[in-house]
Amino acid sequence: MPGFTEARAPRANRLLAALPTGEYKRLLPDLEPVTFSLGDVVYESGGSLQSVYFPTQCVVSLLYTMENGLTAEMGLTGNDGMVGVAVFLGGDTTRNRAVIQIAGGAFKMRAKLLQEEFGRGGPFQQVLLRYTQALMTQISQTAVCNRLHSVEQRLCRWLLLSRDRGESDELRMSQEFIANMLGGRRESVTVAAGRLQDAGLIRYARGHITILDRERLEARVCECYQIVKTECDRLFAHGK
Amino acid sequence: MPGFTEARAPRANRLLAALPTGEYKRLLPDLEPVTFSLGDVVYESGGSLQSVYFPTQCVVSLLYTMENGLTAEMGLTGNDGMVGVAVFLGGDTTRNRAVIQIAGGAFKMRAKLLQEEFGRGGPFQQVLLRYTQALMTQISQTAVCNRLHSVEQRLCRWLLLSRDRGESDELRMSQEFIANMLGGRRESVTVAAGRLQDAGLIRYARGHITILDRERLEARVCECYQIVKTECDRLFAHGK
DNA sequence: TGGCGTCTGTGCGGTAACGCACATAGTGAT
DNA sequence: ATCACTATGTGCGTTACCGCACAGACGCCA
Repeated sequence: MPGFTEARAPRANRLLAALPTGEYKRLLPDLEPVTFSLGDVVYESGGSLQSVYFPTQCVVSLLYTMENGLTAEMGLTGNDGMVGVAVFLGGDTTRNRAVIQIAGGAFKMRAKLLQEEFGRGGPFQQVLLRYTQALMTQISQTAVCNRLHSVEQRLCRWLLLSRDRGESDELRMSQEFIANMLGGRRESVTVAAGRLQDAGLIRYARGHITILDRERLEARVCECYQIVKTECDRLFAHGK
Repeated sequence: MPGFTEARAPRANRLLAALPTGEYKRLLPDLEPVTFSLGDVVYESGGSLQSVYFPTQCVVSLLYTMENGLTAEMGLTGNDGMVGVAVFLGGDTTRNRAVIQIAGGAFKMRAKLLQEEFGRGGPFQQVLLRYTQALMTQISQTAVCNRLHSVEQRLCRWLLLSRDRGESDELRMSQEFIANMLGGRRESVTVAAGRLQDAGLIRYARGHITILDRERLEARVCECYQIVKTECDRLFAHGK
């Protein structure tokens, strides 16, 4: 438990932060700090989950790869969640991949231990279950959004979600990468991003995107963003 | 516990069927048989959940309604699941509506009781958690499918999923209704269904759809169908 | 300084799905 | 039999997005 810097302390993760001090202290020895780089694969589709992760700085994309290689994202986790819910849901594995979208730190916990802790049924279990519902809400909204909204709207949503989780106005990722997340073409992203840039909402260059005007971005996004956000807030607030 | 007919017995629900006899017997007095009609709303978006339901014959759609009135389905539950996971996840409510898609029976349980039972941490909890993961898989796949596959493919998927859950080759629903589920236009469904009918895979007339050739339907569907199906089977098999 | 790889801009033809409008056909009530 | 209603069929112009092709632009390394 020696000198974590502020941002690297386990408590920077909202799930861990929501725990009573007693519970937290019990978990602490089992939390191992790790650092992820952009593009790291946290786990593969179908791979057995040995550990779960509580991000403090990094942001993780949950995505699916089709047989023909096309990909689409279904959810996003940052310091507001954890990676590996399948461990306590009992499935041991899932059909999706988890990929680092923004580099940074996280805390690792052995799957076995998490299962034991979950089995105690206390506040930790409650927090994990609440997060599960938040994640489901996010995935559901992605499903609907994918069907009913334009590339530009989805791009706005995605930028805002990433910004919230990364807690930085600057994102490091190419348009190609974003296209894979949105399940569209790179060129479509180029055009949509171009419009946002022309309007002065963002600026980008060779893999660097800066959000210049968050408010007007929110004005242009579809309702899906707010729904996910307020639902997450609700589920967290409730837990306290 | 008096004379339920075969199909109407609680055990016709796979979740309840997966329980050891002791557990099952304890729950039995709290299971109240109910019957739903086509179009019944099991719960509204944001409404507080007083009860959960274990379908035995009926099929329930989980869907979302946008501000502009457009709708899209994210998941489907029949005798392989339950309606109201938010109760044990701790959110008390969700952002989606649950609507009866195929009329029939179900067993109702008070939310409070379910929470208590879940809190015991036994096999019932395990079954519910496993189902939660199955549902998440389904919703995830819907998200991806919505983005990457055509109306016709999605229609095939939806027909097969409904058929599996309703356990009947005849479905009672208009093309308008299906369009709302798929998040598309009625006319698009008309055209796609017309092609399937011409090919001899289905037959339909004024709200009645009959699946004539299940095999060739499976040949035409996107991979999403099999993925959801095998993942559900895996999660159930594991539980035994 | 030059070259190479990655990232971005743009245009063009094709297709899937949309929105709308209207025609047709069963169905059930009177 | 008639009428009203709901379900289905179909066509047409428009839009969003795709697939492809290629051109520039920047960044890094030799």
